[in-house]
Amino acid sequence: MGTITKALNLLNFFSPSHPEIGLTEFRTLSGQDKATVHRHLIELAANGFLEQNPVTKGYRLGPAILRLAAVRERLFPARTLVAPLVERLATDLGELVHVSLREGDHLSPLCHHDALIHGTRVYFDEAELLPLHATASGLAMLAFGPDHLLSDLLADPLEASTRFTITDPDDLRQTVERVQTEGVAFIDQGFELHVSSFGVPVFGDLQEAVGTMAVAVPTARMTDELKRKIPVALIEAATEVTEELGGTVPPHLRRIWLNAA
Amino acid sequence: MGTITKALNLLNFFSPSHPEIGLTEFRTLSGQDKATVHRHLIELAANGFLEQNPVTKGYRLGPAILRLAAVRERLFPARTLVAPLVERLATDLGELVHVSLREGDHLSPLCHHDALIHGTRVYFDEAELLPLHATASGLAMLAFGPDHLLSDLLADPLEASTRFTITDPDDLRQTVERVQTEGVAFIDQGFELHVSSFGVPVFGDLQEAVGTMAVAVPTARMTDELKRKIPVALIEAATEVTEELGGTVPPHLRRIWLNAA
DNA sequence: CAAAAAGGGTTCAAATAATGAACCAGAGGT
DNA sequence: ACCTCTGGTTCATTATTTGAACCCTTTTTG
Repeated sequence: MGTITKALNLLNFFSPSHPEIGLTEFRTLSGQDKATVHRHLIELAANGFLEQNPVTKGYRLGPAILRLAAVRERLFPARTLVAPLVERLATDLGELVHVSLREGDHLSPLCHHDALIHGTRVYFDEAELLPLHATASGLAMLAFGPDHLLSDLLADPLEASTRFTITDPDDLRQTVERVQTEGVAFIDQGFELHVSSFGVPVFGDLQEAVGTMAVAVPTARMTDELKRKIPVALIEAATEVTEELGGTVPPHLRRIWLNAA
Repeated sequence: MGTITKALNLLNFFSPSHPEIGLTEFRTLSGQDKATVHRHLIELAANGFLEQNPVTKGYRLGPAILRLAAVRERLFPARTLVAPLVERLATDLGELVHVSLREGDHLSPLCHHDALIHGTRVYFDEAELLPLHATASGLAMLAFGPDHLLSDLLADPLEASTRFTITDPDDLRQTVERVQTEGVAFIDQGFELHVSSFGVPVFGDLQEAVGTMAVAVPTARMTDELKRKIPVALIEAATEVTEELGGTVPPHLRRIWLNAA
């Protein structure tokens, strides 16, 4: 692992529930030497990616990130374009919907919306990276994204998030194949207990899935009716998202989706 | 300069007008060896800070930046809080208003708004870092920010953006002192030709300016009336911004500002 | 249409920059 | 007064970064 990766990984320890982190805590989180971590923090701060609270000496994410995010959004206004579609689907279904983009061998949430009409609801953290083998989104990405994802993933043992997570390589391979023929991924409590979800791919400029759209429902609330309604609505919405992103759904998947509707 | 800084600097070459950059172009922009740049790009991409266009082989900003920006915004929703105030002031004055945060020895735009009611208008690029000695915002930051900024800045020769940029160290020192006593910075065409601007500091948790608020006007349109109106309105708005950010205006500056109004 | 240029990407010895055990300093706490 | 927990620094050792030269493919051009 190179120096750059080590430093950038430090940024990933931040989350809404953990917005400020001190030197010692970084050391334990990252498992690296204090001096190393400190120098990395200093350098990240010098570049505006972090800033230090002068009182507590803790570090928090800095303004450079906002500046770059503005550039990215202007170039490729994914969030702005996609948010309304996510909101509409969430409202129609009354459930949590999210769109995520692939970031290496994980999925990175782009935006989400929860209709908030039910008492129980799914907790969703936009700061958390989603694993490919444990989520419906991930399966959709494995099925329709770059081919190397699956083989790369199987190079190391699969980590279990819950006792329902697929950890057997052959099992995963078969599941991905089924998603490829069915066009929609479904997982029951693979990532979080008591949460079931459906996922489908969304496509960019060409042929390859760049992200996913998914619906997550508390398992207790999942009915046969929802199991019929969600895939249909999801396919329709994902097609729109793909169009908004200037992409095209590959013909063979389009045919599968037409049959499903 | 450490490896991390070199890599992160690569990200700064992106701008709305320059959203995708190839390996060779990065090499000339950064002045570093091609192999070095390439390895840095690969590593940034592996962490989601960049992504590669598979067709053109060019690199663009990646989804990790959006994810982190979401965390930062949730922790410290500066943009969300400040945007309405910027918009109101811009509408009231009919001119371009922006709020920027300090990022090392530069200012990083947080948000801006242009009333767009005039034919001529100031071009403002949220992706561009603002120098401290050439902009009204920068002078406000030098005057009310951390003390070391000015001395650090004077360690190297001052770069001229236009023929009006202050480049003489003594001149700069005097100008900063004047800003400290007057409470408002004014610069005529110091950064862009035909643009004049006023700038004031905004404060965070303690005593020290964390950012600035500024109004930029095409020099041709600058009247005596505007020169009276803008500082008053700016002071009022910046006070509100400071409050929104949970900060306080230092007492001595508050007194200066009261006299000005 | 062949040749050359230009862009992306890779290699490996040489050198520079990252590393980490030990150390310093201040703030609470007992 | 002592311990301890925090952030921060030092410097010899080590390992990672570096860059000239190279390869391959695409595009330009005489």
